[in-house]
Amino acid sequence: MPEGHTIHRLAADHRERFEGREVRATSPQGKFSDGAALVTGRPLATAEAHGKHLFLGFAETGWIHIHLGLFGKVAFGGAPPPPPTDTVRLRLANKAAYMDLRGPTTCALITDEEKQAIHARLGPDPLRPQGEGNDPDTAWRRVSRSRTTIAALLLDQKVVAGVGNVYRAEVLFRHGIDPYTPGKDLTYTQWTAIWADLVDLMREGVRLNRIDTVRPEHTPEAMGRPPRVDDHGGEVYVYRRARQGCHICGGEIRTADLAARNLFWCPGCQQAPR
DNA sequence: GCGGAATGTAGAT
DNA sequence: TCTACCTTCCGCT
Repeated sequence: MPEGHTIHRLAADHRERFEGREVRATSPQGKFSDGAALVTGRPLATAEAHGKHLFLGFAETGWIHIHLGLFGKVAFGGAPPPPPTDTVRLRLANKAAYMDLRGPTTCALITDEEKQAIHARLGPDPLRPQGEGNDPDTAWRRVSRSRTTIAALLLDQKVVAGVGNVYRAEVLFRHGIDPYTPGKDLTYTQWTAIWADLVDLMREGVRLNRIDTVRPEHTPEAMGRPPRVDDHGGEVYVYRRARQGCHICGGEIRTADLAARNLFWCPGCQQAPR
């Protein structure tokens, strides 16, 4: 489930298990053998996230830059670790815990300068400390000048870092905004409300390690419907609910391709600006 | 066992 | 706009 909340959660999970303690690093799958050899035996200095990028810091050695892409997964476990399967790109282990990384788009050792370059090309992240350019106004400068649809802008990591296909669909539903609205037609009030909502939703996502977007008054219990959890693990309004009824208006949820991703929305609840 | 799809991105065209 | 890439899981034969 790799949207930004997952990566920030992973950074915290790495700090908790490995920070300040020496790790053994291996690459059973083989594509990161050289990098693993350089960090093994060193302590993890820190771990941080920006959007969907994870950075594991090792003093003197640099950073392991990890991007899970669409398929990547991280699994943690206690000692002793089981024999790794041959798809494990990176295993970190100490006396108490281990971590297995599979299927990432990126797992590479980078320098501090290379890390700075990645930060520079990413937009503000609702999960990073606010201020110093990490704020809704930085994103608004791009959004408010763009003829691109708000649905595409929300997935553009240069505009906002960390939002993925689920948060995009859900935040637009929660604000009643038609996904095809051009960025320049949004009001500043709408944008700051979207940002504030992303901060809340994604923080809750880090805490629970899943995406829940349904307000208390709209849960199945509150609406007198049978309880239900969506198959990606959380409770949502529109994501992957095409051709099902909208929780609020009962109309059909629609789906379409937008910038090669699946878009979901409720035409009844989400209106274009007048 | 095979084919398709999946919460993503970079690079070529 | 397209294609390639990384892995797992589910539904269909």
